Amino acid sequence: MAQKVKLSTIAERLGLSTATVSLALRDSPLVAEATRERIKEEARTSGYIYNRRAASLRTSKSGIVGVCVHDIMNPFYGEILKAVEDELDRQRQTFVLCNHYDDLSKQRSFLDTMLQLGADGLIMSPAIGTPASDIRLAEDNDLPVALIARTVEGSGVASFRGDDAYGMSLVVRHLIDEGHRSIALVGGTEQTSTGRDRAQGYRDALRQAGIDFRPEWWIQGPRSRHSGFDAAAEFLQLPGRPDAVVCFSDLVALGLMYGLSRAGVRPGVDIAVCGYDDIDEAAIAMPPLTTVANGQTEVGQRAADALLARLAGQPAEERLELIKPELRIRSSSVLRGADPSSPA
Amino acid sequence: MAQKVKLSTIAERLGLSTATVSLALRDSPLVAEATRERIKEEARTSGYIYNRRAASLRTSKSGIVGVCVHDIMNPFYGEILKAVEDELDRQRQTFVLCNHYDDLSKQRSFLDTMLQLGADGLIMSPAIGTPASDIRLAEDNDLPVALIARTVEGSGVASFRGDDAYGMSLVVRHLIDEGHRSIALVGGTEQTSTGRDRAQGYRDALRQAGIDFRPEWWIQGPRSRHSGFDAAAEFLQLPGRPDAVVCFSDLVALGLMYGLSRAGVRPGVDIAVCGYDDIDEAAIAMPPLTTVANGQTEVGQRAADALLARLAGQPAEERLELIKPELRIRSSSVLRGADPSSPA
DNA sequence: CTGAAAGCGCTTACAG
DNA sequence: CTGAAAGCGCTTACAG
Repeated sequence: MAQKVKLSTIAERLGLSTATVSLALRDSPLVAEATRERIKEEARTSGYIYNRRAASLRTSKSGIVGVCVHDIMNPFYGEILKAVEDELDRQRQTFVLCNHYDDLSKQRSFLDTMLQLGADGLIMSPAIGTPASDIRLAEDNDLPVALIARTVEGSGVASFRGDDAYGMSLVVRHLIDEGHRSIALVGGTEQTSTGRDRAQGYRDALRQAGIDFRPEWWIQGPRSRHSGFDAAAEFLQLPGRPDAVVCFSDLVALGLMYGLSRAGVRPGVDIAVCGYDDIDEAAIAMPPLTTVANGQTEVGQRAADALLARLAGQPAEERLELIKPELRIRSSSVLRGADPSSPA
Repeated sequence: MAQKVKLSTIAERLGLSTATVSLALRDSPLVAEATRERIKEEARTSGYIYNRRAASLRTSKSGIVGVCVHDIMNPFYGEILKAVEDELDRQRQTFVLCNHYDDLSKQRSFLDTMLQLGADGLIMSPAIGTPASDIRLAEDNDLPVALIARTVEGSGVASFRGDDAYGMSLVVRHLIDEGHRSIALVGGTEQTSTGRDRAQGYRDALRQAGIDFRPEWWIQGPRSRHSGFDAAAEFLQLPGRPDAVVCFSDLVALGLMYGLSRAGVRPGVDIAVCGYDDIDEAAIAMPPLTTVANGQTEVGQRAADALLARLAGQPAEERLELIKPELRIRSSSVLRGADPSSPA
């Protein structure tokens, strides 16, 4: 590679000062049109590369937004991130992604990295057990945070997520309306706000229908397709086997349906199955999966907008924005004696 | 937020120079043990945050590696990235992710960002139509590149991917061994090296078995679960409908199986279906999917290792490393008259 | 409309 | 083992 071209190289070649060149490249009206053109032309032909680190050191704006979630491979987060990405792109912010896999130290080290790089903001779905102090550390160091999907009490920042308790109560009520009285819950955990809220909605709906909650009918843990698949065996051995099951997420439901089919139990025929999230795959699954649309896109957009507002100077405020979920009834929950492969 | 603590703050408080503090924090043996301890203690209690931009401006090392692929949501890339992430984590490199969605300008703008941030290296699965000059631009500006999954001729850098032509010929031969003579190919495109190579393997295997390649039996395009689902309708109307189908990827195959089931055609019973990639889901799918393990983890590891070697000073070299794929036979391709829901 | 100069927060020879 | 000083490549008042 040839000699590196910097602002001063251009300035020298054109007989100008670096100040003028700097202003021109950022389209300042302070610089005469003709001068600006000469400068831009020179920058283009010389292969000049703007050094953002230097600029950022001076301005303490980096143009970087960090995004940290449990696992990007999970379509639930994927759909949120797509929305976040679109919003941030529009503001020409670079976004840096990280999976924490619910490992606090991994999340913490990402947080440190963002602090060290002088990121402008952070969007995160906090790992299980995230202390409010971690979030305040960021805020105290001029790194505004917006939370998605999960909440951390005492963090002092805004959170955006679906109304999980309400959404889950919708599905369970739907199953009750379909005539089911013995309904299991597969997946989730007490350790996340999402898990707690969804379980709460499940309990609420049962209670309202005068059905007792049976703790052994909540198979805790599964949160992925694979663990949903594995849970099928456990489910099939449940005492007084339930004739309906609602899952913590679509991924768990899809895995569970694979597992049940493998064991010869046909979802949508022998047993009613519901998911949660309404990921893209739910509608085309076999059978098409009844689920709850949880507004991932809206969550992503609102979180990104809120963060951008913070970057623009809006003060921090602890609040929770719940996006209203919607029930999507498909054939997995509406039992027929018919051939499961017939059109829905 | 209180006064910002920097190196000089610590130096002042302790009556030392910034040079000593800087060395101590990076564990230089030049600094006396006792001094080093005092310095680290002060850094800890004062909430000092290391400014990587400043350091990077001085050293021109950023500790950042950029990773750019078509779409992280695709489990195929997910598995590669997981391996890359593990390798880079070990070297304490921060990695910055980007989806290009095969949009050249999006990829180019990411490349510019990496250049501006002074990234240390780049791992990419180039977007369709990526000119070799884009990659040389990076290389010419001290940004070493390693390519995964796809190749760009004339780029002058190393590429890592599965041996797609060979792998595809394995599955097709397997179908032929199972007695099939009319085998369709669903998905992929001539525009990527992956698409071309997999189609080539399909053609090769047919030819070797003395079967004519019928262009109308290659349904080009689909590369996602959803488009695989949509392709089912098209497939079912193919002239002289084939009794076996091999797909560009597992995702396409899984979507196609949903679509076929929806239409009452049972994969693994009425028709043989194969995928490619052996993603995690393939083994638990219903029916379990015959596919080709394409060594995603190995691709990711080798690419990351090669990049790290480049960072350590190894010169660039245009070469292609092909990872040997392996056939994984499951029940989707072995037809039985039996109930498809019986154990595999 | 343009320029001279200071400074962002580090690291790195170079001295001692 | 520790310090004084220069410099990485920008931007930003401040002058003119």
